[in-house]
Amino acid sequence: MAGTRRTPTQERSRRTVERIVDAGAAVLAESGYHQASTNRIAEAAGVSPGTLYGYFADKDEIVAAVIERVVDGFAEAVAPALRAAAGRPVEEATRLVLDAVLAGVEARADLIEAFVDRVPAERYAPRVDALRDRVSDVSYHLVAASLPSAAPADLERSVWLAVRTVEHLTVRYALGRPPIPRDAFLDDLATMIVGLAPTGPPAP
Amino acid sequence: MAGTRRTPTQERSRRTVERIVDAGAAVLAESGYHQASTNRIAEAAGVSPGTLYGYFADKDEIVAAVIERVVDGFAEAVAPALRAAAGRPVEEATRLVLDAVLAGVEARADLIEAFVDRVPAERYAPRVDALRDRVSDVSYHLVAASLPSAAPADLERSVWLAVRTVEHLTVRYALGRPPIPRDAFLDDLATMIVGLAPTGPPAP
Amino acid sequence: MAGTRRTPTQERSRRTVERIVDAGAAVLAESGYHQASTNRIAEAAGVSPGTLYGYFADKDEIVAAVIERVVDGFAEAVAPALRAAAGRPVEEATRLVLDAVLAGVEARADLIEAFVDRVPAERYAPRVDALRDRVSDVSYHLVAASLPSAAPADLERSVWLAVRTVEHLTVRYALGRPPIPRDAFLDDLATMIVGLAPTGPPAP
Amino acid sequence: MAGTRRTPTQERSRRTVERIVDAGAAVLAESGYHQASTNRIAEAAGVSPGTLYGYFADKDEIVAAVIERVVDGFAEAVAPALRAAAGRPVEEATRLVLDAVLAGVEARADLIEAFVDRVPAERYAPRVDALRDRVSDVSYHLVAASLPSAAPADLERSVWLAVRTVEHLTVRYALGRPPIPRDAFLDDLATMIVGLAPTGPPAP
DNA sequence: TATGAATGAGGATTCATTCAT
DNA sequence: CATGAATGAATCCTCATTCAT
Repeated sequence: MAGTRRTPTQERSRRTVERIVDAGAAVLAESGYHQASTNRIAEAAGVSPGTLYGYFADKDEIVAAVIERVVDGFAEAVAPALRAAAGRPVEEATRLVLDAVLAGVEARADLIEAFVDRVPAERYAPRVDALRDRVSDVSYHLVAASLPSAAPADLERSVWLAVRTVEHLTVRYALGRPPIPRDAFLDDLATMIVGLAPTGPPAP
Repeated sequence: MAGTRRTPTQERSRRTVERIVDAGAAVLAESGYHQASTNRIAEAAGVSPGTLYGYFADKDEIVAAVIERVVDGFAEAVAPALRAAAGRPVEEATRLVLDAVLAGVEARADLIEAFVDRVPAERYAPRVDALRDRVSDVSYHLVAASLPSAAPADLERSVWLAVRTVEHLTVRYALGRPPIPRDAFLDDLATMIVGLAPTGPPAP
Repeated sequence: MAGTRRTPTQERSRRTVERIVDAGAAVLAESGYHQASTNRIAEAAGVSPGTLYGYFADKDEIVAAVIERVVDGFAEAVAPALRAAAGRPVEEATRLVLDAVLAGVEARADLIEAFVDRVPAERYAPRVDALRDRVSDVSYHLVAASLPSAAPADLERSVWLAVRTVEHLTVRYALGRPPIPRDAFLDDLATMIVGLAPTGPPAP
Repeated sequence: MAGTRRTPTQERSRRTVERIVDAGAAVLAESGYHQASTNRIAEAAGVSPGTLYGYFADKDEIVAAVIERVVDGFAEAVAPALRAAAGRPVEEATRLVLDAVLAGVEARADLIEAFVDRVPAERYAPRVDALRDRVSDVSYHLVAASLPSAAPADLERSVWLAVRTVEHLTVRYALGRPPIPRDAFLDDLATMIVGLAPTGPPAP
């Protein structure tokens, strides 16, 4: 990505980059941003410090690669549920997606915990913001489609609240392991989200 | 006691500590955890590095003092609303408290932003956890009083979700300044929270 | 000089700065700019690397302090001769000053050699340029006083040539130690310089 | 020989070396000795670092090749004037040569500036010393021929002063671009040089 | 021969902390 | 108690050079 850095063309270098990002993730997870020195990452990757700088311009670029991988993996994991939800009734669709979201978070709990608790947000916020924006856009269109008469401002507000709520609660549920059954958690979360729809619940 | 001139030494010490914590807050807010060196804090406080170590064992103790102050200030700011809410109908009480919570966050937005975005959570989580626990306890008892028939597990779950949701959304609303009117935000948030209350009889 | 650096106020720190500049000069003289690492300078000064950065913002500031000292010492050494030359006949005055200049260079031959041969000029040129400008100004006024009818452009040209010639030849004579008697060298140099004085009326 | 197609390998090598030296000159000129890393030179030459080390033992050998080229080019450029000057009257010959010298310097101003200002002299002094020695030898014989009665020591002294003066002033004139007309500069320089001749100017 | 990935010692610099005054 | 000079381990990063392919 950066200027004069090597772009992995050979098979060997691709594996090296892989090892560095793996090592970056591991060291970040166990030591936090500050203790994760480039030398330690290099050592964990089994390469020399110089090699590391052949592929990444600086420490933050390694961190960026790790978060990139987490975010991309999460997005991929949730995509099928988003497609499956299309056309389903709101409650069912919501539940389906929330399930996938929570599963996607749980699958990356270690790294997410490392970032959330041990890396200053400014280091990775841009990447997470980008994902959140994408998710918000999709959500907006989904909701707008099923509530054509709602005012845009109301829709935006609902989406803002829903996206933030889901993001935070799934992460905290996955990391905090509170004594709450998974299903009950998802049910309640779905209820909260559905209840946010601008016009309120349909009359009985 | 007022008017008498005494304990000059202790009084002076108190002011010195005050200045150091002020400086710590300022430097933390503008530079983040890592760039906030003890030397810079000392300089901003107008004391020598040595003096700083006369009052605090290490850098993290200064950070702890700052977060302590934020948390205590917040708790004090919210307390009156909590007392005023007692005995009111649920919706009104909720709205009252949420208003105070958001105001409490907004009043400390600068420092909260500094911590949330620029300080690794591990540095301040214990103190925030303690406050959250207190708030959760109070909330549990409030809800339990108005829903005597609800199962404890359902209550705990609702409280967990409600507290986390309020915490996160008020902070993000205050920091992110989204284009959402304050009242609409609080209305929606109140609806979410109230909607969480367990309704049916305890599951068999 | 630089921002947050310590300004030596106590006697102790003044001595420390002195030791660092001494060490900088010594290491520079024996190893050149590139091999003169800050750690080596610190070691030679008998202080820790950190101490060095308490007084100098970076390596170049140390180099600047060394050249500053060389230049200031030289200027001081030549000043008396400049004053003594005032009012003397041109030949005598020239010879007097040239003698002092060569002596000033010889007294600092080691350091001058280090800079000229082992430090890239960009590191110290500004300081030397400033001195040369001062010398050129003084020279211009001296010559203008004794040749009131000369055209300014001619005077400037002569001064430019003379100053550059004296600078270079005295340095190379002092450093190269060619088999030329000191007096003969100075006589010839004086002849060259005096011969440069514009003679005829200003060009039409 | 021209027109035949052969020695393909050696021809390719020659071009590769050429490209490396070109690149070395360019990188040296724009970055100075220290910043001119072998990797950057290799990249600028369009070859791999490994290839570079197939032709040059180390970085300094590349620098040497660049200065060699500068010096050789200069010597070639001045040679015709030296031949043309033979047999001419001293003043005319001097002026002729000085003109060629200045032109030779001006034609290489960029690289000369790079070396003079950004490369420690120890890296290239030997090669320049060799040229200066050659020029001094030639000068000695020229002067000795026209002043057969002069003492060798006097001749040597004059040549030492003249060569150094011409070298320095032409370089500084070419690099510094002072507001001095080229002709006036050369006239004055010629006067200085001619005036150095051991017996003084011929009686009128 | 050419490649380019890899090396690793070494450099400049920072900063939490100590301690003589 | 306060000072501020001093510390030195640790950090990020560079670059001349090597070597398997």
